[in-house]
Amino acid sequence: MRYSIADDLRARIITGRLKPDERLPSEAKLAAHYRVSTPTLRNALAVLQGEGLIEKIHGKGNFVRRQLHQLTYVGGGHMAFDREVPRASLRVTVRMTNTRARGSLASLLKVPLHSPLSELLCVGYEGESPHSLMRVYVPRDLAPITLQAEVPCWGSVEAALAEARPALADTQETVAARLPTRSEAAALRISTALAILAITRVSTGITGRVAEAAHLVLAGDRANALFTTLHMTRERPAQR
Amino acid sequence: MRYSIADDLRARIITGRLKPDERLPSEAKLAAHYRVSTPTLRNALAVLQGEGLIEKIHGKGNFVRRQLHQLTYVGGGHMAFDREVPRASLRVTVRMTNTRARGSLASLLKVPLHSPLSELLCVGYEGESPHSLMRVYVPRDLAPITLQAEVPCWGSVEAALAEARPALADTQETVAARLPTRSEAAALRISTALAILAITRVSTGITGRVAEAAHLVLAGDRANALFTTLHMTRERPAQR
DNA sequence: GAGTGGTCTAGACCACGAG
DNA sequence: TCGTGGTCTAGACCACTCA
Repeated sequence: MRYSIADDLRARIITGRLKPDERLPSEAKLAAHYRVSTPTLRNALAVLQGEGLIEKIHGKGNFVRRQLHQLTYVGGGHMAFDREVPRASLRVTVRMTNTRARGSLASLLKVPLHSPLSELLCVGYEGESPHSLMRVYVPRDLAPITLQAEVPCWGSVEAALAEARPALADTQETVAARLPTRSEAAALRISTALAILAITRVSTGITGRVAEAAHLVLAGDRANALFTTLHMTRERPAQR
Repeated sequence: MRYSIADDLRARIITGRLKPDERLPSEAKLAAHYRVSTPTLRNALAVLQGEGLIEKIHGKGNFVRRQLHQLTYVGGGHMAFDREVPRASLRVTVRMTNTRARGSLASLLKVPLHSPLSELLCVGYEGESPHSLMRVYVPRDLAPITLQAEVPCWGSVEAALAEARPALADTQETVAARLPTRSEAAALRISTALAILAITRVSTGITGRVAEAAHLVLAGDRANALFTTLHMTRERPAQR
């Protein structure tokens, strides 16, 4: 039952009979329309919410989610949009704090516990909707970074980081799929039932010292990651 | 309420008071114990199911999921286990069929629609539990592959493919996080609420022709993917 | 205060698994 | 057949939004 109702509503959304940002009828009315109880109808909406098709706003209603542009994270540390997106609608907020290496962070960065770090908390936006979270950690002695509180795009953040730190030799990225924590879901304004792409990135400088570690969180319905591996057929360097 | 019950049960599982493969008390008994209704208790169990901590088996009960070994997919096309896993417990079933390029597959492989392909459907197991699905597509004229129905590990599949096809120049991998389809969840024996890592891999041969495309699906709670990017500081080749 | 979604209750009925 | 989980009902009560 729940799935057939979800199927019907999904078809209405995909064919455009329900338009982006449009409010669905109230749950009580939808339940009456489909002749089911409210919990059953809510289960159907939960399916669509998990697919990222609708957004529930407490006290206001259920809304068709505007289909946003796909975001592609490119291995090595770049953020890109698939299609042409108005540059003006893109922005990134950056907040820098000083902190100290705790637990897993210390081992990622290969620094002693409690050594001083700079933490950059970055949130990427397209228009008003956040699409990505990034927390960057840099040993404080390596890079005296200063960044404005808001920059036009990810390129600015990447450039500022690249200038401040030593040249990089390689970057290792671990990619995982999971459900968001409650705070991640709130920050990205997505449902807790929507999968996210979690990327842990560790970059090593040419000196062999870890220059930077970063945690990225991307909403699964609008982001993917792209990695390119070159196969050296002639002389194979120690790639791992 | 649902979350506090989930927290309590989670603590019991993590601390080992509930052991792997152990059956939980019936939902009715748990509901009575926590003094909540059965739907509320079931919501709590759904939280744990989404975390991959329990497995529900209709007609039998709820079981603590055995914590299985972490699987790491290494960019470029290798499957690896983090820790030492008994080789004997690993196996891969392979089924080959002949098919034709349809829709997106044709554009991935850059072949005309309906051109003949070989399809390999591979399922990786650790013991009795499946951990990964892979569908590999190869233009039929490029690689007359023959594989047994069951091989000991992923290395055998990789080796057989590597022998049959021309040498590779590069591999592009697109990684996405999403919820599994019903059939993927059934094949991996995971909950439909557990995120999966979906990887689309396209390998180009040294001739410039696409040699292989593959779709991989890995359970989010036990798999991640690792990619390494080398930064060429001296002379930067056209890496993309 | 009216209308919306968020959560929970108590219980019915069905489907599956094992003896 | 019995005990299990799977799904749905009808309705209560609370929290949030907005006029």
